[in-house]
Amino acid sequence: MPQKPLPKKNSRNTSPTELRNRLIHTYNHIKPTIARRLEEFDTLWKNAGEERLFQELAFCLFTPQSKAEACWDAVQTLARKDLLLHGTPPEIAREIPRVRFRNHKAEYLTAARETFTKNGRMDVRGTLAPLGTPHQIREWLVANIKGMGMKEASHFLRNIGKGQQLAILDRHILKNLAALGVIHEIPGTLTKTRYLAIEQKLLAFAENTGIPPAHLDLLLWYKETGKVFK
DNA sequence: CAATGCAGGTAAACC
DNA sequence: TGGTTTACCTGCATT
Repeated sequence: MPQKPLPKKNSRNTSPTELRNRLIHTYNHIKPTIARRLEEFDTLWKNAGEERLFQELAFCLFTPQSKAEACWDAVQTLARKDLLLHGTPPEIAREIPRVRFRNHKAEYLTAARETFTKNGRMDVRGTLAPLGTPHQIREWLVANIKGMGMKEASHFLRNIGKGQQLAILDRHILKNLAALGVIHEIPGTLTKTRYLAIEQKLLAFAENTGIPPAHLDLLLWYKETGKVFK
């Protein structure tokens, strides 16, 4: 009789409490790495040049349904060829072969570039800073940057050091939140109303585990991929 | 090697 | 009118 393989460690019958304990345990040893990564994000808003900030925006526009590493490589390629700030949509699309929906995304990118250009120069800080709190900036991004929904706007803000109290709700995070009992089920469609409601639950979970929201995101991604990336 | 499933979502059209 | 459905489009792992 062939033996059935033993259930893997994070199978669906592991209790939320047990998963939570394991998560906290993992956090204990990965925390310094996460903290260092988040400090790099914070440094961007304080010190980075405008094109560097815009790179993060481009990255977040590319990410949906695509691999993060491939998207970051794509952004670097565009920057190197000076297409990030000056390329046309077809020129951009040609250079980012591993980015899904690249024709649309190339259009989104050039439109965003226009929106952030003031007096002929890129001005991400000058555009975002007067908008208020990160929550208010996020509202503005969702309303004004085509291609940015709640998830990617939050992701962008986190990556430039302004996402301390924002949740980045993608399918992996939602899956983990469900397994941890933070939410009862993964919503079929993530409307803005639901996004904000789940974000509140994530913030409460962060509060009572002592894992800051921004740490929690990188921690869950580390759990999924074994890496601390973006 | 061909078929299949699924990717760190969002905009636009539709009720 | 806030929620639901569909198009966008392709790399890559699995079978």
